[in-house]
Amino acid sequence: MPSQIALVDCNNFYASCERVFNPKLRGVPVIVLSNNDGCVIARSNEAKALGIPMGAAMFEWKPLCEHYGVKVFASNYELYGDMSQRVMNTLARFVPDECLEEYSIDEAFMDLSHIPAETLLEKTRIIRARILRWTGIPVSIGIAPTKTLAKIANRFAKRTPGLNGILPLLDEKMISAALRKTDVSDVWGVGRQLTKAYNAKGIRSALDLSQADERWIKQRGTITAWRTQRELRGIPAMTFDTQPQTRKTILCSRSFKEAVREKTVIQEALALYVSKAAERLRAQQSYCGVLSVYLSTSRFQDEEHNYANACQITLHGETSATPKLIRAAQEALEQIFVEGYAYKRVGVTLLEIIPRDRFQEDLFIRPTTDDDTLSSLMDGINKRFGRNTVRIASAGHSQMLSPSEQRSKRFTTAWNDLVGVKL
DNA sequence: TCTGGGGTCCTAGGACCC
DNA sequence: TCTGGGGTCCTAGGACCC
Repeated sequence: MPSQIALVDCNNFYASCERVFNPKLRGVPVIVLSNNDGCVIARSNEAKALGIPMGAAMFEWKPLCEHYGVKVFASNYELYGDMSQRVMNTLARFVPDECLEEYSIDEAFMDLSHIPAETLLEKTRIIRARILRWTGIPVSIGIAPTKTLAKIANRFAKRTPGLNGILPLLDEKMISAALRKTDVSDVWGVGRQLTKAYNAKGIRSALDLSQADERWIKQRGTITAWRTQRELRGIPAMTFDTQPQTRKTILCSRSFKEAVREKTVIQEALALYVSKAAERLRAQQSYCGVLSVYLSTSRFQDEEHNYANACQITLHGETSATPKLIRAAQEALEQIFVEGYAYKRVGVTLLEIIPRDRFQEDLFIRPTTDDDTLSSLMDGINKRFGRNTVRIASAGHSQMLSPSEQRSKRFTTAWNDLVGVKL
């Protein structure tokens, strides 16, 4: 029996989250901005209709937004993360654990192969309605024999009004028709480079790609490209990962709102990012063995004033202790900081991550248990009393921490921001 | 003036070994 | 000293995704 993979995708997720707690936003254009309010990372349908593209630089679109009364929000990841969990928890009620893959903050794959074809549509309708009712988030569902085809089915489900957000794409005729109408650049796994190469070969639609010479695909490109082609032909070639994955790298970085020349400001920001990364590391019960810091000026600048560098440090024994990681990061920064540049960005990456339970105590390098315990204790306090109740002094008190005024409230994760109801 | 942040996977190529 | 092919391991960086 062919498999039936559903892709459940939240519509305009961040914009929809903003709407859940603010009904006035229904029917009006809403956009959500990236850090520093730099560019657009989510748009409601009304905003899309105004022609605002994904990733648009805000300064270019500000006049239009003002003219049409677009509601503009700074991103509120605490809210989005919590709403995401609610959606996933709702989905988890419908299928066994091994049939649910949380793919991203706003998408999940479900293996519905066990559901009889006759009841499939009805079942997915129930799922969709339940999510909307329990969380307020509208979703689209595409169902097909492979993940890549489910992605395509989802696109149509989302764009075609008559479908009510659901499209099963299971028989061959329908699949071909859908592939014919899909540009090759819109296929999952086909980015700009592959599009260029495919177009040069006369491959324009997803159907063209599925019918292209397999040997050519294999030999010119990567194994991933070949997998994509097989998936378009209805042959599953991607694994279904149901385990909540522990990260293999953890990265934290931000652009500065304005370029920075002083080393102390960069040190302070770096300490803050290391703290955040270390928190995530401990949350997934891991240690890391290597830390890397990078520093760069703006990419949008003439070469003469451009500088970017990174420095990697192998830690003396795996750790998850914030103070130890901050020390290593500052050491790395010393290596690459050059006086005289206007820096736009600094960041840290934790690598060589291993789970705590697989940690083998080294005979010569004793793990820094005490430091790790202290850091975990801080996590506990912060979880109970709110973020940043306690933090490392070097992480400073700079304005970089203060939430943007345009940010919505943390409706679901902060008592003070709970919505009141009049009876 | 202004243009995000956080990931994964794969490949090429160098170092090294037999 | 140099011959040549084959293998592994590691890392940097590209490509892609949301």
